Amino acid sequence: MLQTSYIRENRDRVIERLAVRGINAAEMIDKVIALDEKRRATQTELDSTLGEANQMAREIGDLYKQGKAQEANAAKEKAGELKQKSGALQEEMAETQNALNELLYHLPNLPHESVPTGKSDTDNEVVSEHGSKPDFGFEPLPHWELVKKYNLIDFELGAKITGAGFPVYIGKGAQLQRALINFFLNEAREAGYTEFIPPFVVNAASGFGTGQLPDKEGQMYHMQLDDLYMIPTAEVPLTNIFRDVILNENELPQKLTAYSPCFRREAGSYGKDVKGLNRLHQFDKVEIVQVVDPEKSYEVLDTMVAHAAGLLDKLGLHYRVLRLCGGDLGFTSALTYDFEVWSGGQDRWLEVSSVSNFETFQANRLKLRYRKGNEKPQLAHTLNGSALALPRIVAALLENYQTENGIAIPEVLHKYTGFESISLND
RNA sequence: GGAGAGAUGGCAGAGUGGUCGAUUGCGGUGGUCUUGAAAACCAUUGAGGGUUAAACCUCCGGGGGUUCGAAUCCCUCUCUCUCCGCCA
Repeated sequence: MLQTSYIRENRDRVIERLAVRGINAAEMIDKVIALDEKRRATQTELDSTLGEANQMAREIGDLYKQGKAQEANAAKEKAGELKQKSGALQEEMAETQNALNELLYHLPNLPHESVPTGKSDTDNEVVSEHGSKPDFGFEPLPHWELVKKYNLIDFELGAKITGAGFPVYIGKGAQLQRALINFFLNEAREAGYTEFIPPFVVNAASGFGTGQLPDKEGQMYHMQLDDLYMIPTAEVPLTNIFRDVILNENELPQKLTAYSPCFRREAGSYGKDVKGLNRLHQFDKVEIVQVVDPEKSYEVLDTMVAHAAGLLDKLGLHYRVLRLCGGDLGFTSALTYDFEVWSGGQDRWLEVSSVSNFETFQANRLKLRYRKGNEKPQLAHTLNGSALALPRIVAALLENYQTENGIAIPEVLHKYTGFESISLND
């Protein structure tokens, strides 16, 4: 959530930045400023009315003590009037505040200076490309055929048990999954992140804190009986650890990591992109999160990008890094780098990681602050990234490491899998 | 699921209608003393809004109510603890 004080003082810049997302926000911003002004004026009036009422109440107390009941009763009448007035003002305040919040909740974060203007993913900027496309010397299979051939994942079985998008991992397919999770977690730990196992279900306040609510309500599974949401990413419980927290300067940076299954309704998705592991309702992911000093957040973003890149390097995958354009940038993000791996069996790029700096956008909703020396607490910056999301990594590994009668496992995973290849004889 | 108790400032813990934003202790910060440190002593120490600065306003788990006035009374929700039942 953007800060009203910032909007008030930087009207033109806010409008100009939001234009990078393709949003013409001038009208909305002016409305915000007007409502904010009204809110503050009402607040001032309410404050002085309450002040008078408090004063009056004290005087009545004194009068009673002095035994002047008659005068006290007269004063009570006037106090009643003040009460009525403050009640009306309070109502007006609440209305104004609600109207203001409604607007603020739907304003996305301001894109960073380096974010390219653009409408869709075709306008994203390719920052770098690493490795090269595999040369098979035969016709490579897409992963959904490989997993069938080697009995690694059963999509139909998952559909029977639950529904489409809930695959069942079997044998070496399941082991590979677990190996990747351990590999990613260990790498994160070595990079200084503390491992957590958070709840995989969160309340509405947490969904709101990281910005999934109210903007993306329809994308989360909602358990109505208990009013809880299944997490779409570990970012939600991890970042909400810091909701309503004031950290000391020396407690920064906070570096956390967690594995979690992720649940997404993916309402509105269809077509060939959803085939196999490309898009699922339940998938596994290791997430890294940092809470940092605002002055260092872009430096930190670079280190997180380097971390994700290092994982892909070690897995020997061909990948590229993209800087998302304004139109493709997530609601809460100021700057996002996406990682895409090459899928040799599908002949296309697959997104496997997204690393973002949210600046104060989440912190403002979370009331996540830190204190520098004796200064007033100020909002911290939050960042997070996938390191990494499993299904598309698995898809790329299977496809790119396939041979005519088996699949090789990258060496770095051997100690985690306990096997070095997958073949028909397994 | 049943019965009961509780939720107060970083922590512990007073406070049952009238200067209570809140006694006190611990912790933190600054100072005195000391060669230095400890101890002792003194001062200071929640958040948000507001103001040039003050004044002033809001917040004692969340929400609502009673009252001129509520941390204190009432209703409700959430959470914690104890006992019983059930169960991994």
